[in-house]
Amino acid sequence: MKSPAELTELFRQQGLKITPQRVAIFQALHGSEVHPSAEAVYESVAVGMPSISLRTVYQTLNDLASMGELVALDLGTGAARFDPNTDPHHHVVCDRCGKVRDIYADFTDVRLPRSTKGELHGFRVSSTEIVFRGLCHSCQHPGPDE
Amino acid sequence: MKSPAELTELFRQQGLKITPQRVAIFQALHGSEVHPSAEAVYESVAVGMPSISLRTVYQTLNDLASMGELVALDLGTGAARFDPNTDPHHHVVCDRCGKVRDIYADFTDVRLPRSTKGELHGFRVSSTEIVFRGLCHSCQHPGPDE
DNA sequence: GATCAATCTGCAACCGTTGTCAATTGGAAA
DNA sequence: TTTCCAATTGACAACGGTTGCAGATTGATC
Repeated sequence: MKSPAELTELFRQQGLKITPQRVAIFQALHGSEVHPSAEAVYESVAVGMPSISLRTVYQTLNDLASMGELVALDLGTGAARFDPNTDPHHHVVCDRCGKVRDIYADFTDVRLPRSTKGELHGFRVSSTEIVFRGLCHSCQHPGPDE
Repeated sequence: MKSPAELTELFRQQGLKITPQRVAIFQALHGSEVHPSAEAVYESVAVGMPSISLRTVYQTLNDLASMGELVALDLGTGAARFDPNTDPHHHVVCDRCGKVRDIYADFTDVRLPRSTKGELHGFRVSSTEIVFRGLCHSCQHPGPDE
């Protein structure tokens, strides 16, 4: 994902206002390896800006997503996850704690059965998502108090 | 998915009661090619049993899912979809109308990048889902009034 | 048929998310 | 730098999908 400064410039170019709330959200997302929910972004930003509204966080995340600077993921973990990594890739999700990690899989060799003859039931497919599910390292080896 | 009679027997074996509501739901699901939401199952069953509660439909679908007779899918279409097909397979989803079709893809050749060395960031993976997204046939060729 | 736990219905509550709208504010223009 | 206005914000209500609850009902066993 672009740096806070680049995102600021991008917003400016689109005629959008540069508000402290937006800048704080850009900073919170920058370099994030986790795939935070809106709530998680909110909590992180609210540390330094307690007055910010969750609504504003949703708004900004949606803005970024529709600009293609962020990918909104529904991984079945309850809340949507926002992925700052816009390169094509896939995900592993922990069934227990919901942790998400990026996976770069070579998808070119997935074979569809003969019967589909290269088309998918008349669908024109524009994207493919692979989700691996299982247990993350810490959920495989729970501590004594879990 | 098993026939209504088989499901009935299965419920009986588990000590669960055979109620008309459950039987009606079994029948509604039997041989279903679509991937209905709970609401859709409810509407279909309610035709012949107007007094049935949506709550009961959810309950029975969840029961079937936890018995492994049904797969609950979250395909990002708003409501959960219930798939009577429990064979391992994948899905195409229409981005516009939410239609879902089964896909049998040979997944054995998906290659993970060298860096992962056969493991996925310490995750023990127990399942893999592929979701193809795009437009179904009728959404590619919309009629004049759509 | 009587009994009783399992089940059903209806409704309230829940969660994540979005609509609404008055109040506030960034930033272009003067 | 002040003015102005549309964009944005924050608070709160509402939404859709799903589940918890409680009291009424009903299958299964005897």
